[in-house]
Amino acid sequence: MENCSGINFINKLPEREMILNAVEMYKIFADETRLRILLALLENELCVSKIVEVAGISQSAVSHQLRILKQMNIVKYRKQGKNVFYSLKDEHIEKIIGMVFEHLKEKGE
Amino acid sequence: MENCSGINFINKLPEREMILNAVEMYKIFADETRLRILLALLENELCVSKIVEVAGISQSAVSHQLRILKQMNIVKYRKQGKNVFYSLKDEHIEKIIGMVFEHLKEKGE
DNA sequence: TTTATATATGTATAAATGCTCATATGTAGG
DNA sequence: CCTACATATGAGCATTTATACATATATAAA
Repeated sequence: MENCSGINFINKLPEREMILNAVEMYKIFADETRLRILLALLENELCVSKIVEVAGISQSAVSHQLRILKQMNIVKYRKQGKNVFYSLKDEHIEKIIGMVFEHLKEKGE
Repeated sequence: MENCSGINFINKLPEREMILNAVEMYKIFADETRLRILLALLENELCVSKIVEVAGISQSAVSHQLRILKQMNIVKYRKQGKNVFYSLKDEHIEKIIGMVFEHLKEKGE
């Protein structure tokens, strides 16, 4: 390549590890089921069976996704009798979610 | 399920279509190559060969990803001689990207 | 202790996704 | 017109991922 621009500097990107962390973060939201779960948890703590209703998929699938969200440190849980209640672990999550929805609204879709 | 919480209302989620749009949006950023491309485009318009340098993958792979970004209305391009220059189509993108990086910084990682 | 309910987990499967390789298209220069 | 360079595209392949099904675990109640 003969250098397509007169300018010959390339912006330093963030460190690779940081980029990979960000990618992991976006991946969390990049799935309908997980996003539905997180949106539902935005306001209330919910037990698994409620989440199943909201997500509209099998209990098994929900549990699998909840595990992922636990591993990613996105949700926390507390047990109470036979139930397990999940809630968001971090208020930043709300902001990140909100951001994209704002964007979509402003685009008028 | 016998109703795990006393509260019996479930938050209305956004409409399904809106959720799906958001998922599509997050998917765009949920890939290292695409995110690197977008980060590189944050400040400069760049031609494909420059993007190849930054992204660190084959020209073919970059072109494929650029096509996706075009289809998703994230980037625009202009041709100039043999080169094609790509740039971000929308300043909201920057905000959405910035958001996650802020989050990661604040978590002290 | 037996049974029912809530949740978790292992496994297999199907679909989506991103890459490479080969090749096509387009443009400029000789 | 022919060649070289920049970019785009099609096909095939390998990996990832989300789900369902079956089953395990845990807790409560009978």
